[in-house]
Amino acid sequence: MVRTRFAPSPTGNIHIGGLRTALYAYALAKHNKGEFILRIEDTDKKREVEGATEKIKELLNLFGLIWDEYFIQSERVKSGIYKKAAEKLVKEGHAYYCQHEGRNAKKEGFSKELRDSCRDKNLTSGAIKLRVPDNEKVSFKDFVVGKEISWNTSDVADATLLKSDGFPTYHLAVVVDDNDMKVSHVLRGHDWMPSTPIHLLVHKYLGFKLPEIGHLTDILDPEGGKLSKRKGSTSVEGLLKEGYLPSALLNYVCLLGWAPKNNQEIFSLEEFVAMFDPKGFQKSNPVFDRAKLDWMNGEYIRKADLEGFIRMLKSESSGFSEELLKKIAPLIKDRIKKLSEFGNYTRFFIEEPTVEKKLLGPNSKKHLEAAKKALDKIKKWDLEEINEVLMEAVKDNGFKIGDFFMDLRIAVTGTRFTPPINDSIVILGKDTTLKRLSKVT
RNA sequence: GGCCCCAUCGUCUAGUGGUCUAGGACAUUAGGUUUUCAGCCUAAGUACCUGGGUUCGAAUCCCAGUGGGGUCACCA
Repeated sequence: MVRTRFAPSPTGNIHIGGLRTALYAYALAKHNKGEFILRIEDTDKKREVEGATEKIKELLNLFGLIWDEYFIQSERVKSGIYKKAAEKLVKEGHAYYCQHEGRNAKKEGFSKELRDSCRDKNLTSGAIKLRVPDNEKVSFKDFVVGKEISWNTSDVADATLLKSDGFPTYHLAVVVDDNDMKVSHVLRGHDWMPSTPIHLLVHKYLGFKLPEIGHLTDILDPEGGKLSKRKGSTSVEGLLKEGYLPSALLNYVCLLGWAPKNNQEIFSLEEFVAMFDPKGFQKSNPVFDRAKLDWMNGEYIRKADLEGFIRMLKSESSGFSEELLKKIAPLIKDRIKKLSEFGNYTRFFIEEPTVEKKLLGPNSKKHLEAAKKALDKIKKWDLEEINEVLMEAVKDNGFKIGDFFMDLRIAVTGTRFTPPINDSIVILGKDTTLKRLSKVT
């Protein structure tokens, strides 16, 4: 039985990389008809952020990454499961008590001469640290990287397993819990690679069966370096707010570090699960590319039906009546890439635009007078009539087609970027249109 | 700095010794769609990090260098 888990700590917003880890873990489980576990790793109460756990659950639900089992690590502490494991290690000589904090980092790097001074003191209280042996080889086969990775334990520092407050550190909790929850495949970020030898040793000393372990690539910022909150809005929530659709975002994230053999790019979560194959995992770090995300989001918007599109627009379109929205939606559905662009394209429908004269062309006066005259005589205000009458004006006056319509567009909307102008005028109505034209001429 | 990982167009990638004068997508550029922008259609340019091996033959295997990333807490 394939069982995977997503194990975030509730210390802030879910990151694009976190979403991807969850997605891959989910797909790995579900592709194999297995189970997906959500485990909240909240053993550091100092760093916990209020409401973060709820946010995580909300987002996973939104993306359709539904978990089969749910655990909160801190609630498991009182069962004594971690403490017992740590004490067992002490008793068997694989760990020791320690009463000071300290780092092992040195300019020259870690070496076994830097071993913790507590390790031979035989203390009986305090935190518990792993006693890493000297000059042994530890290794495992990474199922993402696809090869054996190994360390000499002389390069590995003693890590704290149980804190003096009785809470386990990640290194202990992850091993105990993965074993207890029968996790078959551990999928995590590449940043965990350096602490894997610790986990390998703890697994061995505790007599646990080692799960399959795989380390996902880090997602890189276009500027270089690991993607982080500091460098732009890469929290999932932030991206959603910017107007990316969950389906598009998830689809894009699939492709950051994984690809199918046939290079298919557009697919749903269900399709992804069906075709998922660990062989498609990438080994080198991908760069988070907004341009491609934008394109993909546009694809999903264009693919949506009109009703669905209108529903998506709900939060962007306050001030627009349902009726007006229904008329505008078809005009912008094919040209919008992010929902947040809605306002830029359509504000002029509900507000009088301020027209900057410098945007207008040199012949704008003639253009607009002619347009006004032509539109004024229309009886039946529909697209067909407007098209006909305006084209006539263009021909009769020998205007350049593009210049004429650009001036008309700017006079009526205040901007160069709008839905098709004649369609917009239909919606705007005769009175409003003429009024705006008069104001400019 | 020590340890670990990685290396195909600007970006995401296909490619697992010959079919590669290296394929697709995004982005870019040009043209078309007798009205902008977008969309759609067409076309173009752009890549196997470097140096050594192995082999009849290497983007594909090995080694070194270089470059990029990660990590070195009683945080996860």
